[in-house]
Amino acid sequence: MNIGAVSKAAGLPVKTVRYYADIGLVTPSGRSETGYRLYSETELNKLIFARRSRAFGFGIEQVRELLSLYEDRNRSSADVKQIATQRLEDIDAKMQELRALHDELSHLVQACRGDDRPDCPIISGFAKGVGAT
Amino acid sequence: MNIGAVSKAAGLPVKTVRYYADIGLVTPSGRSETGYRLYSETELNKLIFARRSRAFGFGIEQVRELLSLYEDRNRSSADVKQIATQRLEDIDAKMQELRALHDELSHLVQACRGDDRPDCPIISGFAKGVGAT
DNA sequence: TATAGGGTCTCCAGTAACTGGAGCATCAAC
DNA sequence: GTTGATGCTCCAGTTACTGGAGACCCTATA
Repeated sequence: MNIGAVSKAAGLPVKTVRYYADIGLVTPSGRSETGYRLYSETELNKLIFARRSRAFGFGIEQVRELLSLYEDRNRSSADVKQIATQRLEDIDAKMQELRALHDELSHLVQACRGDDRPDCPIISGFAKGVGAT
Repeated sequence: MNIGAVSKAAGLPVKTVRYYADIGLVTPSGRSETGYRLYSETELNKLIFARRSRAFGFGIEQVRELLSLYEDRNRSSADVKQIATQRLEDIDAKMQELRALHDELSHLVQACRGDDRPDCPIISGFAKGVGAT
């Protein structure tokens, strides 16, 4: 698989895949004789994982840590479990926020009558209390 | 409410709130005599909404559009409904991705025995097929 | 075999959305 | 009436890409 194919399969721009190779986040399994980056299934999976994690606000370094969890055979599994569990909590919090956003927007959609009368309501503010103390 | 309070309540750094004021995304309702930005409940809600939307990958300009939906009394409600519905679909897609990420990670957590034996599995790759064709 | 097109390479500059810091004003508390 | 936290502006730096130039490579068709 060269870069175009893996980029398509992972849902990431070619530029980004190249960038991830540059910073050593997901390095190609090899190079062709002519210098083309070559990717295998494993790297594809890492790229997909990276795309998802990035999409939800995890930074590159966090993604790097997460990916390393799958790799570092010297790390104790208690350690892995701890970090992954922590991130799972982050994800659960994000789920809630996403649901709140969904509700906010569907409230708007429902309140709109869908005709030409501009009677859509002002931002609801029922969202309070999630963002901070 | 001045910037510190609203920033805390919205869950955004002061710097970001100021930045949003600069680019006209969420402008303070006024200024104190001494030049302090002043925010009301409405702006607070917009900031919360903006934080959430940004956190899920909507760009500043999309957030601006979304916020304007609540504001532009001249826009037809059919129009509002259409845009908001579109974004709701984006959000549903994000939900799925988030769930996939959650599953991937909890698969890792479960497979880890939580002791000192490093027997955590390699990245699973059951994730295929969501990211792209 | 020539050539046209699309994909890939490196390198470098630019962008989006913040973020940090300097230098100075203001405010609340003691 | 000074001190510590908070605010202001302005400007430079950062993160994570993104676009473009110029050159190489690969497949297909003429």
